Amino acid sequence: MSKIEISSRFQPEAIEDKWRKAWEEGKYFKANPDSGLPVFSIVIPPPNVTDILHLGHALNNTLQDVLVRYKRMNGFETEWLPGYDHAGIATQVVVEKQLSREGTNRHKLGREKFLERVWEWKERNGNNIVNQLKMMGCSCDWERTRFTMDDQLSSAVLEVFVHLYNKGLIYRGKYIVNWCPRCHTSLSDDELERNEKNGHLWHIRYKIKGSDETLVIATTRPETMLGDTAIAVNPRDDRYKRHLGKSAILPLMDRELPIIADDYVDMEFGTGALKVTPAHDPNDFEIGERHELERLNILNTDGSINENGGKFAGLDRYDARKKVVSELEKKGYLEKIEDYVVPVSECYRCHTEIEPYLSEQWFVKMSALAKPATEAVENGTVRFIPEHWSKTYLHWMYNIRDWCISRQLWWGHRIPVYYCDSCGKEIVSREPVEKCPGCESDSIRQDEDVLDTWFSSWLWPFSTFGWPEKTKELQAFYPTNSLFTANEIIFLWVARMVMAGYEFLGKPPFNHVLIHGTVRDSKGVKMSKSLGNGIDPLEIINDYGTDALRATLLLLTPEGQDPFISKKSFEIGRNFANKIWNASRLVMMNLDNFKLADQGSEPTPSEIPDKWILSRFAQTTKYARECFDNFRFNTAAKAIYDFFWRDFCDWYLEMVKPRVYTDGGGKPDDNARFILFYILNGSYRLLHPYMPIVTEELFQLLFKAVGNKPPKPSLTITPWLDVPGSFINTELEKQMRFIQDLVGAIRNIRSEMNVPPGKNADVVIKPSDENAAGWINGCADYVRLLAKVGSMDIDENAARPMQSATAVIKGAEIYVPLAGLIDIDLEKNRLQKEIERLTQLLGKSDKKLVNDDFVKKAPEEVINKEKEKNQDYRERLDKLNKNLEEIVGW
RNA sequence: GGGCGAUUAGCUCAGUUGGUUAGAGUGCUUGCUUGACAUGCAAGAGGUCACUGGUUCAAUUCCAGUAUCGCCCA
Repeated sequence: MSKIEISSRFQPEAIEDKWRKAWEEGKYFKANPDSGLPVFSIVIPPPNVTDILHLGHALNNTLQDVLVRYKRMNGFETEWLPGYDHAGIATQVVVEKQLSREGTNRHKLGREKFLERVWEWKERNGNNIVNQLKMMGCSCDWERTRFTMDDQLSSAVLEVFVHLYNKGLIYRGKYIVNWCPRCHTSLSDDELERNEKNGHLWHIRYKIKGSDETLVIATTRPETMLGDTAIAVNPRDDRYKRHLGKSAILPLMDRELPIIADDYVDMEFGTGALKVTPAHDPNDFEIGERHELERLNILNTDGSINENGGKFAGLDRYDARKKVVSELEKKGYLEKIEDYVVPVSECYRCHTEIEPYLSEQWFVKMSALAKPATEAVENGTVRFIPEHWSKTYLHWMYNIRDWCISRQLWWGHRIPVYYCDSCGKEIVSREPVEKCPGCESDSIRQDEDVLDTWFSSWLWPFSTFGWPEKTKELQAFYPTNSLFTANEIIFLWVARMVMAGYEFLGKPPFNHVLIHGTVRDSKGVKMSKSLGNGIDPLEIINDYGTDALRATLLLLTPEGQDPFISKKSFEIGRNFANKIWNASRLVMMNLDNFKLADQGSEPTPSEIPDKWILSRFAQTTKYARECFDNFRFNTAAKAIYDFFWRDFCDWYLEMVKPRVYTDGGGKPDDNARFILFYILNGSYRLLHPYMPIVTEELFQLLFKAVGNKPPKPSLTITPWLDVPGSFINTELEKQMRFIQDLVGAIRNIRSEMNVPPGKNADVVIKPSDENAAGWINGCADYVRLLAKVGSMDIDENAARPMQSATAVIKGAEIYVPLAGLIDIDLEKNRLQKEIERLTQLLGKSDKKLVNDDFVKKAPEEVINKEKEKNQDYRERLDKLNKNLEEIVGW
């Protein structure tokens, strides 16, 4: 209706905040468990409360948002539950660092005061990551944001612990854990950073008891010999068979060590003899279990040698190594020292080398829990996408080990086990215990440790909806539909959630697990904070816009592969957003006095380009739906991108321009204008899951331009268009492809023959049959327009004008007369090149058709197609050769 | 050592059940301020689909092996 001012560049910063706010205020993302609509629900993989948004989050959450928005726009009651976890170690370390700057530490503060500080920190920073997700345009149900330490989620954790304990699935035992001597806590395997370091292999001589023989053992950690309790060799190793059953004497300590046989020992490594230190190496621990060896702990919790280390007691582990080595050398026990690259594991927070350390820990027995979760994947109840990740999952499940759930931290869910100091009773309780139920004593103390953070996140798909209460949210939204995550946490998180789902609700927590790639930099290196090769999504949002960030990630992330991304990559998305903006601008600038008769109606195409673009549009919409329903977001993104840019902008808009320009005084074609409106209106909806902000803005502007109210206040809740399948016309699409080839051929001649861009070219077209002639005639005006043609002669019997450049395409010959302008050598080259290309194709085709087996065995359809191709190549070659011969006459 | 992937244009990647003139984006070359967009338009150059075998009338596509790279687990 009214003319709209619209800038010639898309400026995301001008509109992004407006829409983020409008969506939140409109509560469009709040799901109603009572609506009765079909439900689509997912839970966010909770980021750490200490996290700041990185590209991995950006990819993960964009993927979720794309599906969630698609579902929301297609009639589902859509719940996407956001939240974050308490990240035990990470958070504790952050606060400890703060304390250390203040010249204090948590021990001085005490547990209670320390936890107050952590909560303070959480109150100040807990919303950071959530706000960043909002920046990205995520359409989460913000009012249901959850935190693993919320009261309700904590009660779920207690419930689960008590349930498993009473079922006999939780036990306490000695175990080798990864111990950080600086943080004074155990670390799970995923909390380690594995590296390699230049070190040595020390060859140490052990005397055999009651003999003059010695046995040489190679080790990378000589100081641990203080805790040796055996020597092991491979039972098949002939070199050592005669020593089996004897004892060796531990140098420096003069302890007797049994010489035992164990399959674990690698005959190739070192000398083939292994010193066994059950208390300080996980493999040795297992050997110790098998042979009932003593576990001799030689370390204090700070990494120094304890009283079991004899005269080395009190030394730091590294000093002890030096001292041990020098003593060995002095006393002649050291055979040799080799250079050797040793694997080291560091604490991911403080980069202190971890120590395998024997301690009392709490465990969950996994085998029973694993059973239904294994079957769920085996029988397809839970499906991985791509499918091959189920192998990784199952491999782990088949070899599952018990889960060490205790952490020597203060921040987290404290283990609900109480000990009575009077009678020694162990009490497990949901409520705090003050009096021993056994002896009535009040000298009760709670276990000092807290639970692994994963012990709360494995409950995430249901604890967030109110479990163990039977809430209506739980009823409506559990099980969730899909889970989106990266492959690194298939064991740590995905598998455990499936187990918890079966154990506590009898149902798997989701049906589909979409595993997406890991974002890498342009060299293929995983992005990480410590390497500093990360890209800050907020910086991208700032420089290129939210839609550019999202669209680029989705266009560049192949399904199931890792995307390689540099900052420059985001130009793809920015340019696309600008293209959408400008195509819209062109249309809206030409909608003066256009009235929308009826919002719900479809256009009735009359002209060929109209029918064509609607056919393309219908195909694209249909294909996009198929892709979305099969998690093929990258494919869908590319299909929509191609439709919008190539079909709509490059071809349709160019063809339709003269019909809608009003400046020349002519009356605009309202049929064309309705089609433009219709395609934009539908395209915004197709694109909205990927680029929510720019499409929302344009959607609103478009309806304003025609003086109407949009069907819904926001595009976020506007359904996709059902483009009628009747628009699909493959025959017409073929016809248009022919016209596009024709235009391309003329443009090619113009360009190669240096016809000035502003000048119209005269063209003679010789269609090869009536059919082709009809098509060309039907589109003559468009060919003229697109290829900048002056006079155009379409004649099945046309003779080639003198001195014309030529092109031969399937269905037509094209002559562009260039008397006096033509460069004969150039033209010869052009023709020869094309002749060469077609000759090659024809050769290949001939070979096939001559082959008896092919003709006998290939399906008829394939043979016919080949024959047709062969015929076409042959005809075109004839024409090209004739044209080449004629040039000689000029 | 075990497992899982990858190898297609200079770069980043598509290529759905074997038959396409092997595509896109980006970079490069050339020409264009054409009344939406130079974040653009048009044209062009550029590939023995890692290598070796096998299955097949037909292999970038299926199978095996080799090489290189990556990830996970030990």
